[in-house]
Amino acid sequence: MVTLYDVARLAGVSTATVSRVVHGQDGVREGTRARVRQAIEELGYVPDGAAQSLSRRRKDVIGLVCKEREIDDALENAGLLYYDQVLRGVEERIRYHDWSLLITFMQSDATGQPDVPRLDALSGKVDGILIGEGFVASHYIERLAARLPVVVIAGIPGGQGADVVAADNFSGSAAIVTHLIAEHGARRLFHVDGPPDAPDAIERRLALHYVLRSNPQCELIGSAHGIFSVHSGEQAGEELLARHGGALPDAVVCANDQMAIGVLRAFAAAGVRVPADVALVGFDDIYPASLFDPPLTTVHQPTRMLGERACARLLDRIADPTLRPTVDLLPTELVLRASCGCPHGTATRQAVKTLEFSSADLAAAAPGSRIARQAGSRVPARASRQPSRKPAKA
Amino acid sequence: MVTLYDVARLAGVSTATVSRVVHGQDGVREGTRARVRQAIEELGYVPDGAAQSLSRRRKDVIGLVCKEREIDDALENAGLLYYDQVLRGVEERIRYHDWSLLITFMQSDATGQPDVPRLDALSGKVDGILIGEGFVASHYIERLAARLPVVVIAGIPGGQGADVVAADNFSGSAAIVTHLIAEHGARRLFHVDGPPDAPDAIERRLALHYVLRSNPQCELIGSAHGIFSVHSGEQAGEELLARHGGALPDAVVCANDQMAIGVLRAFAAAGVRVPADVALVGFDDIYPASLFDPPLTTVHQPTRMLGERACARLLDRIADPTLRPTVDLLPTELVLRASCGCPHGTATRQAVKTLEFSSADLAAAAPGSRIARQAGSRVPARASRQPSRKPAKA
DNA sequence: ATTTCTGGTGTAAACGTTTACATCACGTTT
DNA sequence: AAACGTGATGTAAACGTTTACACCAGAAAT
Repeated sequence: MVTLYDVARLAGVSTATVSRVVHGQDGVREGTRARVRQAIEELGYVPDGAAQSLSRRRKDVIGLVCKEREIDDALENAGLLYYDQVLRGVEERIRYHDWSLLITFMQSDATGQPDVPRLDALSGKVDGILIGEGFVASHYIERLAARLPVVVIAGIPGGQGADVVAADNFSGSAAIVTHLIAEHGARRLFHVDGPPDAPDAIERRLALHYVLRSNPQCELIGSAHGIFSVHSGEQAGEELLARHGGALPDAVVCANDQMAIGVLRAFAAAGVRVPADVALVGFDDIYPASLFDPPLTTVHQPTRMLGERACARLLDRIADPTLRPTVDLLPTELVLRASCGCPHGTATRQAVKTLEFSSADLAAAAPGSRIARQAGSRVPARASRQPSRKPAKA
Repeated sequence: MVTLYDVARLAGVSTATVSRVVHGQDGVREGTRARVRQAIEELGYVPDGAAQSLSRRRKDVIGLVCKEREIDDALENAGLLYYDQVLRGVEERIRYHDWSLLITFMQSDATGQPDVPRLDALSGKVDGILIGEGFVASHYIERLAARLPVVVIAGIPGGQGADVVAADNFSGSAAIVTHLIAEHGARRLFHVDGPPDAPDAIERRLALHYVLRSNPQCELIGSAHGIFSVHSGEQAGEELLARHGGALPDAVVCANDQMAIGVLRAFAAAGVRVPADVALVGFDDIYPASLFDPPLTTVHQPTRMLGERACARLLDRIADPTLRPTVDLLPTELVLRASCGCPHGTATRQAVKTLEFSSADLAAAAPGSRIARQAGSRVPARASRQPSRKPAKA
């Protein structure tokens, strides 16, 4: 390994001078600089990152912890694009700052018990951590957050130590349900819900109920819980047909696109036409949503932006550790395709305005729920972009 | 920051003892061990990765350099899944070994001029590098390879310093063309080729010609070059219709799935039916290939395996730097769906056998081509799995 | 009672940078 | 001529680990 000493010896200077040249600092005579450059080139010297980190007390690396999926079905795998997009958002930010990104995939464990040794090891190699929601128990996130800045992506505004950047599921869900009611005259709704305590499912569910509450002329004729998979959506669709086949609902609201696609399959098998017989909407705007027949009306998640914002926030926290953790809700978009009854071939996107509402509203919508308890900490998506100052670089 | 010294002080022992406890080495009395554990827990101590790396002369990190894509069209983005899959393969290997993965995205620059400072910085932070093909000029890869182990994914067996792990494009392409000829009686073919000098396009093109050469009853009635995008495929399809609309070919062979989808669109617009009027095949088996009407017959790339193998090889090279660089060609799979004329709804997969052939064959197929020149270095995919020994862990 | 072993523990020197501070040569000012 | 900048360079002490080696107490062998 070629070290600073080797370069210094060859150029006939001290290591301090070599270091100065490497970092383009001035106060080195032109001739000396040239000699050092020459030596560096000749030896192919590259500074050792570990030694730099140790000396600078800064690693210039952030960690990203993603959830590992096991499912091998192609459609389920479309969900891969989620972290993939987040990743690109993160990387975009990071590159601009000359930092690096350390990636770790973690088993999604139902108990929320993470692989503690691996997380610990990660935390020793980075200056801050970005972590996806839903597979690391929050008390462990707290433990991490006590040691270094942590930003939870798509998380619940839960603990005290970590920042949260999430999509505004509530407003998005409210918007799509409102669209069905206001634009397509839906009155009788069926809900294909997600798992009872999945954070995303909770927010979307609450919004549905919130909108129904404000529209007394409407009625929820039934609901089924799925697990966000196509198959579970298909089952939900069959269940719906068995129970309400005689009098179909006006619209079926699904907690995500995969389940909506499952419902679509069940309907197709039973000869039920979408949207002629019943309207159908999903959530997330996964890539293939636009490819089905009919193309799926859904709510677009700002995945890439999620990554960007989370990363920007993390870098800010690292630069100034005294910053208090915040919650940042990013706006979603309503993507109107044909499955809701909008004209075919005219996909349009509408920005979703963030709903402001009181703790009382939320408590009424879902008394005792986690989100109601946290309504106080809920902050509107900030249009204001906080100037993410470039950390002073050596 | 909590250091080893803090723990040692609190536990009333030396740093050496703490280190021993941290790494579970024996030769520490049970009582002492307990005291140290207690102190670690109390202080929330986590070893500093930078200091460990420096001391051990090993970072336990490998770098992955991916090509950054700019295109925002959803379908083009399906290609994202490519690196995404590779990434998961890599991560799977790495996790097992307790290493970490440092990711970097690089602009795809036509000139192949990489962001040298960023690559250099990366090389100082890792023990080895995995790099995607096609956006870093090979002489620069050589420069990296002189410093540390480098494995090129999907690369050309080019330089002397770096290992190569790639899909066996040649055999895959030969297999799909042979399928069209042998199973569906195709005689008159049209080729929608990729960019003239893209490595993948070259291999696939050579295989097409190789097969035609062995089937004199067949004829290439024309070809068009695209740039691997849907749009360019659409143009190629229109061109085909303009020139050969009166006497359609039996089959259209596309250099990738995106272009095949473009051709499909052009055909649909002109009322040409696939596969009734003409057979159509792609390459890569991108995720949405199965969703089109008709579902696309194509060649599956072992993307995840590519990542796994590349990573395994890199770890081996790191463990034993005296190893000579190798070329590893992974087998592809033929995915028969309906677009080639196979019965609808019965997607089948067939392993593609690696073709063995001589330099003379290749030279004949494409005299003077890069691949012909390198035929000598072409090695068959090894069924033998080299025992990727777990590096001795402290 | 000495010697020899052995297991437990401590000491201190790396590892390759960065950087505050010291030094020095050489002009400028008085 | 002495004192004083000033700009270029060197010195050496961190940074937080790991680990070869030294040391020491007590048990076992003589």
